[in-house]
Amino acid sequence: MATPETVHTGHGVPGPVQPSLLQGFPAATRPPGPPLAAHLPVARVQVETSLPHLDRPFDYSVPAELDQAAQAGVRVKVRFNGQELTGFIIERTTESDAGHTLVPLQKVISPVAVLTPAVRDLVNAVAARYAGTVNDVLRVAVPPRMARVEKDFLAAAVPEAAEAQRGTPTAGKTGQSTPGESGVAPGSSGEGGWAGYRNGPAFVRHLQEGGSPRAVFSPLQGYGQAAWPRLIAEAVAAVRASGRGALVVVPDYRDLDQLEQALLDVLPATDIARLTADDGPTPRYRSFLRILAGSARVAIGTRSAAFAPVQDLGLVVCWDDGNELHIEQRSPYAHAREVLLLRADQEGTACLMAGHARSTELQRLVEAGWAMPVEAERALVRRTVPRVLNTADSFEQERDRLALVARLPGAAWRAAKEGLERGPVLVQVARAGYAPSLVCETCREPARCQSCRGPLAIGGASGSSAIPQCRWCSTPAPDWQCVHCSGRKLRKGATGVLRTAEELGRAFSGKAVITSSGDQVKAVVGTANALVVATIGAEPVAEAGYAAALLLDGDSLLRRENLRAGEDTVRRWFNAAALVRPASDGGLVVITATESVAVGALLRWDPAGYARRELELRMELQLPPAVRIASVTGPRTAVVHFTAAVEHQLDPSGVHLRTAGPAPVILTGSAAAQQCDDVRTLLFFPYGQAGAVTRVLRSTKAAAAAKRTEEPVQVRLDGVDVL
DNA sequence: AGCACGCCGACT
DNA sequence: GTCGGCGTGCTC
Repeated sequence: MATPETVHTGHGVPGPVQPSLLQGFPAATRPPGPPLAAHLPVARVQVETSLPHLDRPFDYSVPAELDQAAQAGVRVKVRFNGQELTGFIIERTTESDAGHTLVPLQKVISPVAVLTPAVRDLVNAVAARYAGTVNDVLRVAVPPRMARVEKDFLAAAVPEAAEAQRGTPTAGKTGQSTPGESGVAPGSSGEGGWAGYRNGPAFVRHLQEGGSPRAVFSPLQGYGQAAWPRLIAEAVAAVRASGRGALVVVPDYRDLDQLEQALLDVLPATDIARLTADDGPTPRYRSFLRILAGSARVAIGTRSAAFAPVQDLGLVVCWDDGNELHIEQRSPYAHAREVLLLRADQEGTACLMAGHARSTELQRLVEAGWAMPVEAERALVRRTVPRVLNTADSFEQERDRLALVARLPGAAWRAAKEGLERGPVLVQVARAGYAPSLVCETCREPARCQSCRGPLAIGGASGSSAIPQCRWCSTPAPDWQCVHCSGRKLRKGATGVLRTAEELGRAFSGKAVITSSGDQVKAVVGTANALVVATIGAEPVAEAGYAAALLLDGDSLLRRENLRAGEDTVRRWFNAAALVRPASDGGLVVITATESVAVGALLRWDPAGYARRELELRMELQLPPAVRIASVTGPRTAVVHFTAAVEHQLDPSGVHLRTAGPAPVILTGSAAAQQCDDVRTLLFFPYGQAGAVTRVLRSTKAAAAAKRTEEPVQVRLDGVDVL
């Protein structure tokens, strides 16, 4: 129990201690310090600290003069163990269980209640799901305050200012416009693009009538009037027509721009708010306030927008959930899809998970009966998608993409040549850059650096006569010798997009070549008959669709050492193929990968079938997403102790973990150059036991952080990229 | 993390 | 007899 003196130091008020306490009066009868709020004198505050064992609310007393401003959800400054820290008021209560006199709130940073009850619950659920801290999730969920923006916003909302001062930004329904006002043409526009999709029109109608249906949706097209942004916009308009708000999360800003354009056709601009870190902190906070106040009711953005405080949320949408950009790069690495699923569950909203391909996670939702599949009828597929050809043959066995590019397989060559007469032709390639990696000329194994095992390459700028260098540690390798066959001659391996473009430009002389990759990504290309060479994921949208597409490097994508290699490759193929015109319009996709299940899925345009089969395989192997996993990474002894502690705590509850490891961590990319002795243990557990497991993981992490006897370990849930 | 309290060696 | 080493433990 704290002494009266320590409680007093918390005030930050210099001067003598109140005599009543020195005389030993019970603290409860005469609390020291300023007079307190008469009603709900206790504020539960989530203090912003990065320490896992302090990741819970702490109680503070509410001075009378802060009573009005100190509403639930506002940012405050508090004294915490001698330091002044910021935090959020979680709620106001009448009593505290702290067991001693409370320190008063220091000040209210802003009267705007930026953390709404719904978002607070969501943040708690996400933290629990990922065994992370509430504070880590809060940092992602609530954008940093921009004082200037806030001032302008409160000034602009003069009629509502009084209410904002009381912590309720608006009366709640200000932004709720009738369908007529919002520009939604009910009925007619509602089902336009969705016709031809099984369950599609019903889904949209259900939204319009105020229902909360849940769908896994596989739209066919990535360009034009029937493209996915239109269909999502129609769903959003439908839910707006029911008076509710909507939230759409997309992987990157190019998707966001397309979506925004489509939404502007069905809703007034004032109803839409863009929430993305790319736009900068100021516009981001302005959009956030518009959503918070309810003056905009449709939030669109990248992953962190999943936490947007949309008023009366009726629909959450996630586009292309397989894209790894949906994974937050800060602890606890939450996936936007999972955040939205938790949210749909907690707020009882409708849910639309859409993508040209289907992830195994979404397949699981379909098979569990949680969501309804919305897929194109075969007739619509036939008249919408391009023809797909596979040219897997002896060319691939040469193991050299250069050979493929310089002497394209007959079918691919003809497709490109003929397509270029009718429009742009997309060439999808694997890697960016103009630094061709090197392989041994005799055995074709990649040439590796003798000091760090990194890949050797010839620097792009210095020309072909340059000495090969390691791409990770820059060690020159003038006397390279192959460790596999002792060969001494190098040759160029898989090449970058610029080189491919150059080769193709030569092959199709006279045609323009456009490249899109890395930091030179193009969002759209026109209708000109040009070759468009793009790295995977950087494919521009062609205004009137591509006449043809060549999907190269398929085999190297499929061969990646990753559980998701197949699923991810298929997703990228479908995303590219969806940009191509219908077969009836001459649209043709040529894929140069050896025959496999993945290629078959594209040939038959059957993303659902592929997901079904892939999930079945994961179930047999008991791998995610058939089960859930946690990875524990760090120094060997710390990992071993941590895992043992977790198993020990779970034992009484009858939860049995399947574990794998500890195994050394294999780092990729530039990080691999540095020394790393970390190991990783994987824990596998069924969904039904996930609550117990994450609870124990969290408490074990907190206990370890409090004790500080061991080096810290990183705990990560469902980080499927580690497999 | 900080910053307290707490129990054993070199100093006035 | 006091100052201070940093070993546990708590933070409303």
